[in-house]
Amino acid sequence: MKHSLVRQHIIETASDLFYQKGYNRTGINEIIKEAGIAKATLYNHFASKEDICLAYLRFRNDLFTKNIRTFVGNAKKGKDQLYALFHFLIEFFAEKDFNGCWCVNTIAEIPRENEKIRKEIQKQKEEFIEFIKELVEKNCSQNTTSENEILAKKVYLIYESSISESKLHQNQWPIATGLSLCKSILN
Amino acid sequence: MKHSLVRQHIIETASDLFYQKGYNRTGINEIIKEAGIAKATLYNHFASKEDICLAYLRFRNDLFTKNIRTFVGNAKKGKDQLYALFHFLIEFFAEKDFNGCWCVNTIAEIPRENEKIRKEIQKQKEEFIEFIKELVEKNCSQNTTSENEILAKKVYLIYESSISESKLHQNQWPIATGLSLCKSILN
DNA sequence: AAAATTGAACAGACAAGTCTGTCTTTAATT
DNA sequence: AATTAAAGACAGACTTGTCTGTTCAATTTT
Repeated sequence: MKHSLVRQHIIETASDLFYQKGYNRTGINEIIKEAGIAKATLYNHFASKEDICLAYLRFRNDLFTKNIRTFVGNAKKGKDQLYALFHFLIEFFAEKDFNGCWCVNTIAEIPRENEKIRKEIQKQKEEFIEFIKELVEKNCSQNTTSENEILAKKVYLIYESSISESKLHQNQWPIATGLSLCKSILN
Repeated sequence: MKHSLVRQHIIETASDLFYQKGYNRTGINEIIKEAGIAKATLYNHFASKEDICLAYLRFRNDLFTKNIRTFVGNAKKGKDQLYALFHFLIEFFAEKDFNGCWCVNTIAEIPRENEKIRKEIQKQKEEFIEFIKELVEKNCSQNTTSENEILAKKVYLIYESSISESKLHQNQWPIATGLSLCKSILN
């Protein structure tokens, strides 16, 4: 297998395990066993478990970003594009391996002083807010940039809550309620 | 030290550590060292680490429930009592050891199949929704019970988001935005 | 020929939980 | 009041097993 493919294979294997079991409860030995590679090979590609964690976060985020942009892009222009965020979430929730937000899960597991991982997570969330802001501007722009920013942050808060709470309660009512809440503020 | 006092001392010590460092990253040895007790003493009071985790969740929840009820009770009657939830959060956020919601943090750390802990967390959250519902009924009741229920869940979602996201971004903007969002739906 | 991968052994820290035997405090009995 | 008994707390060694990360000689791939 080509060098870069091995690397990608490790990332995808570790991503599944980290997302399903959590970061701390997934051991390096489990990753290499599942990936079918030697430990030395893994450490030839990554300097540490933490580096695999970063790759995991980026991999999931890239996939998520791609998918949600496509999904939202297929929705009717106008407020529906914002509502589509929640319809996307309903599909995500229905997947059998749904386990909430990887960022929130990971940040609960790492030491507070781990800036590297925390900064990565914060960056991803800021990008997501930026994406929502673009949707707001395109589909239901307010008077000022600042108002758009605030509205985007509100939608973001609702979205985050929907994903976290649907995981916690193991029920999709938080997504439906989130959508309803979102609709009520887009007037 | 009296039996029940030792038990309480263990719970409080473990609670601090679990909340600050996380459940998996806190070892039994650290708990006994910090509490200044013998390991056999700890296992004389608790059958397992998991049992200490349950006690931790209940301890934090009891304290939280007591404090937020007092705080909200001191607010002016009417919608202010709902807004007080967020003012309470601002004070909570300002504490130097603020680390988000213990339920959300813990649920990210335990195996999915751990029903005991998951059920406890779900129960706590349901009780919290019930509390918000009572506030809604008393202070800005809608036409029907069902509408009160829905409104309570919306406020709950906003609250949860505010606490989680203020931790993630290490900034209080999510609480301010959450309050603003809350105000906009209470009309 | 150079680079990558392999398995396996290894180090050393740390995990949860058990166990032995001693000390101290309190309460019941004589 | 003196003796005895029981309970709980004590230290800490110990078991069993996991963890991340390293090293190395042999083999395979490019």
